[in-house]
Amino acid sequence: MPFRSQSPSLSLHLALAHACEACAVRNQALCGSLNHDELSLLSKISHHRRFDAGQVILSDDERPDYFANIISGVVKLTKVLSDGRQQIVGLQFASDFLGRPFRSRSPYYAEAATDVELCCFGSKDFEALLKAAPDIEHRLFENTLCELDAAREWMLILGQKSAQEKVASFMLLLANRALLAGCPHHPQIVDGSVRFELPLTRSEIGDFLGLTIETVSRQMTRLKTQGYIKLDGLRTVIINDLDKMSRLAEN
Amino acid sequence: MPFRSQSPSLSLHLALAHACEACAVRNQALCGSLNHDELSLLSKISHHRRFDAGQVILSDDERPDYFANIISGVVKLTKVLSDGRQQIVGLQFASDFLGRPFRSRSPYYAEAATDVELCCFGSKDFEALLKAAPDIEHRLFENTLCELDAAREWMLILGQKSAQEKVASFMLLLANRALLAGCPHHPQIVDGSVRFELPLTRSEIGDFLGLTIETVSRQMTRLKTQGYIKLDGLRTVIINDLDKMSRLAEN
DNA sequence: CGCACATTTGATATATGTCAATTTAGGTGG
DNA sequence: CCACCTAAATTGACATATATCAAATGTGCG
Repeated sequence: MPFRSQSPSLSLHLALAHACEACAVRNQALCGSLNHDELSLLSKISHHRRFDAGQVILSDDERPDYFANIISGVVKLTKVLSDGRQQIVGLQFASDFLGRPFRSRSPYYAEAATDVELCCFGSKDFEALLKAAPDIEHRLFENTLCELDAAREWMLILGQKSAQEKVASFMLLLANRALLAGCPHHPQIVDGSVRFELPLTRSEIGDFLGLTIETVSRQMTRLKTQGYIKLDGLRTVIINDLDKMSRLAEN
Repeated sequence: MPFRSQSPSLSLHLALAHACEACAVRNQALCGSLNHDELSLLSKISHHRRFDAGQVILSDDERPDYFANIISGVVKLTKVLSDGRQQIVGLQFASDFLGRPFRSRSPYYAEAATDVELCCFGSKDFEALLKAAPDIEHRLFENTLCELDAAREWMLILGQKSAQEKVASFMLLLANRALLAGCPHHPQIVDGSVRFELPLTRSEIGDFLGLTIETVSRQMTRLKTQGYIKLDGLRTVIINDLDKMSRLAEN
């Protein structure tokens, strides 16, 4: 059982009646549709938690006792076969929702890919909240529909694309995330080039794309050689030309 | 633009105030949570449609003007790449819901895999219904969560499993469907063996599994040779031992 | 019964996996 | 601040599962 440190700001958080109102991800997250009173309620039932990279947040064999919004960091959802093969079936970023409502066991693992900060709600409180604020359930529903679209998009990538196209598609996924997350007033596209961090190791990228670590590595050097990307250290990627990259990925 | 024949029972259907109450798939479908009055409302806004195998039901480039429940038949959801590669991202059966709420364009094609009968609702009527009957939205939400689970399960299969495991997994998927659809009072498992129809051609199975038609065919003869299945004609499969098959598929 | 199409089977090519050895990155302690 | 140390990533040689191309067979419909 991993140790789960409380956020240092927890007491402050509870002291402020409406701390949720100041939350960094509020306008994108579930609670974005709530009014002042509802936020007050939410502040009371939520608390922050931190997880270090690599820690398991939800296990597929235990009944989860909380739901959460991601405040910062990246969470990977994984499924494993009995012989150890594993597939990343979703990547969740800041403001995304975590947990499987209406089911006693999670159908997958959730694991911190980077250091992660969560805003957690106890299962019971959260279910009560869903009833009290139908807006939230609706928002969660729209959310889920988008995740379903994303999962199906990924099925296309897993089933039909070549290794190079897969890696290119993955880079574009992260580039889009970085652009969405970035402040719109500070353009991050300069001459069609974007810079971002890889939240996953090569091995994890392989687990996401249905490839081995070696194939991922080879495709990355190929993308570099062919002038599609530049690397700055192991984790920082610059896509030189988004359009060219998109064409390569068959998007 | 394919011709869409109206169900011959349409006029009868509308004449009966509560035809939905007698619907064959009602207790499993969306409308299962509705009361007498709500069903009456539903009967008024729904109508049946038939599609022959191969016809496109929803296109990813046009705004869909209706949602539907499947009364009978199998519908495949597909995504295509510009060069023609295509991936089946979902299979929908009797009682399943069809359509993508809250989005003006469908992110995929829906195509009749077999002859199909639908119970359709105009978009506007349906959206109004969602507001009038929150139960329906909730039910649709639970539905969507299950589809998301299924999509992620399929990502595991696409990304990690061998060709043989993929084909075996597909057979098990259909076997489970057949068992669920069948009357529980007439056991369809005899000595652990199940019989069912393939709703897809070999080529479509390939599009589902991320394999070529030849590989699908070879794996099927291999399953036959190894005693996992028997074939009766091209479309009827008998799984000899469900447990053994499950172990092969790594389920 | 014969035709058209789907499926199977065969021979070969190739992308990706596997196994093994190096290299590199980046954190740690002196 | 530098040198070491470990884990991660890269590179290389080779193996193999699946794709590709081509031909033969089978199925079910008219």
